[in-house]
Amino acid sequence: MAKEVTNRVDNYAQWYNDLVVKAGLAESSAVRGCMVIKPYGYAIWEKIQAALDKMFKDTGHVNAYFPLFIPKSFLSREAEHVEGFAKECAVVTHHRLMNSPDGKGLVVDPEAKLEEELVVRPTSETIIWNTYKGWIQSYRDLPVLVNQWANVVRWEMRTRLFLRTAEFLWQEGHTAHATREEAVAEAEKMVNVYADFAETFLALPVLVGKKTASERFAGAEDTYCIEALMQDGKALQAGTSHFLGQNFAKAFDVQYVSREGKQEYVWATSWGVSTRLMGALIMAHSDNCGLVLPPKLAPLQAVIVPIYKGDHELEAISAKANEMKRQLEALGVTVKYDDRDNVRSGFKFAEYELKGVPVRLAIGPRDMQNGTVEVARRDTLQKQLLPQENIAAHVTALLDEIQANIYAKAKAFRAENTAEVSSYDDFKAQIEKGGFILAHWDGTPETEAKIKDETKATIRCIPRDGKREPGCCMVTGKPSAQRVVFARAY
RNA sequence: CGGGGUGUGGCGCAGUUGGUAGCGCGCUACGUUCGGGACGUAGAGGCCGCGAGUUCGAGUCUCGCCACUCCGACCA
Repeated sequence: MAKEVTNRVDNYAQWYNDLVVKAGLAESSAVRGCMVIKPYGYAIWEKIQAALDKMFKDTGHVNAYFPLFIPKSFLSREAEHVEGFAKECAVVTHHRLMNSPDGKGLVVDPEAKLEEELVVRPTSETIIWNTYKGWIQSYRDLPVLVNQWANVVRWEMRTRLFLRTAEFLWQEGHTAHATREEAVAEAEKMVNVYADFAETFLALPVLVGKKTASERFAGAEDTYCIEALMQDGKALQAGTSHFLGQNFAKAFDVQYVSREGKQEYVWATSWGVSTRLMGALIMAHSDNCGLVLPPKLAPLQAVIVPIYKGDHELEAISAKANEMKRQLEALGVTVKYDDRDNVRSGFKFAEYELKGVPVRLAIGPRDMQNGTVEVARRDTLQKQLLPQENIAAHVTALLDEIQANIYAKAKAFRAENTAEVSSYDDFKAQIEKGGFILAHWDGTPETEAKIKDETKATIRCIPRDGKREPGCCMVTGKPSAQRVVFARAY
């Protein structure tokens, strides 16, 4: 039943977009490139937020909030940073409108021009480091471990629901440390948090690694990332963590007095994941029937559907269903009893499959007679008749099993779609099949650019866990210390 | 920003050589149904994306614009 998505979809992007809309997650808005996240989509995002937020707190971080607007001059303080973001900034130039002189609508009041334009944050390093200058004087003030949940705007030319929108929701952590070692450790710690989150909650296996210089965050010394593989064979960068060195500390003159009484520049990190994770979730697990949500992030983990004719039957079934609902809730399962009478059970089945609800329980007259309940799992679409006793315990176990199975399935898919190649010809053939390719690269941006040019493949990361196996660059034949991961990416 | 597609009740679509708008789903009411997207009967619901133009007359023809979507370039 649940065929691989790629087996039946000619145009994966179109399929993805339709699914996002049909499942009620999001839709495009009247504003170019922007997205409306609908209640069901937002409910999933809230689950993601809650899980991440707890992980941040558990690693010593606190939340704060910084302004949406950044004075233009701030952005230009760090040279690489401004170069990376200048092309995609929305800029506020005026603070007032007036009635149009020709009587038609409103125009910008030329008298209300701002002395300094304000950039709508594409990321908050600059405004935050300008603020940190006032917070940090002594080594006793360090480390600063702050996260913010916010929206940012990047004026992209081409947008896709969740994967790339002009405005998106994310969290961005910005930390300040006394030493290089501590900051590097923080950046590594947070990429590990992301990897842990992706695997545990999203059921998404990820590669952890470092970006090459050309893929690095603008202003970073090192960018760590998690990379996931989608069902169409394309890679998706699901989160990044940056070691920023002293670049921003120097740009915003953030120094502290060390234990030894010396003035030192602070060391920085920043790290973020966005609503793009929603895209990853959808593209990694969905099948022909719709979404497949990992139980840990499903706003609704189980649904009970009655099958009945007439009020008398419904009454008895409802009593039993509500009892099951209470038992499930007592075990911490989010469950809904759907006794709507304007749609039939078959319709409900299809609807909850589209929405990715992990477990469905159906009770009809036969079950009432036999003391059974039909249990259907979304990941495999298998159905099973089980006794009503102990059903709650069974469901909680099943939810765990589904979570594990979705992960295992995604991991198997990744394994099937990861290849090692040695020659550039093999690489060119392999890249057409999609998936990750492990190959040797000479470490130069020139070779990297040539490969991208000729094959549209980019180096997703230099894998952290890759074996140290020396070889020769597939393009130039120069020596290489380890294989790097290539793919076509979103 | 280039190239394609689409834009008509809430949703999905049809609409012929130009003649004053229709179908399916959904919605409302009543009835019959109910173990995988039910059926009957009766209703309600339209600035035909926006703006000009041609014409006695435009959903239909012409020009311009806009939006969404797909494919490129840019990027998370």
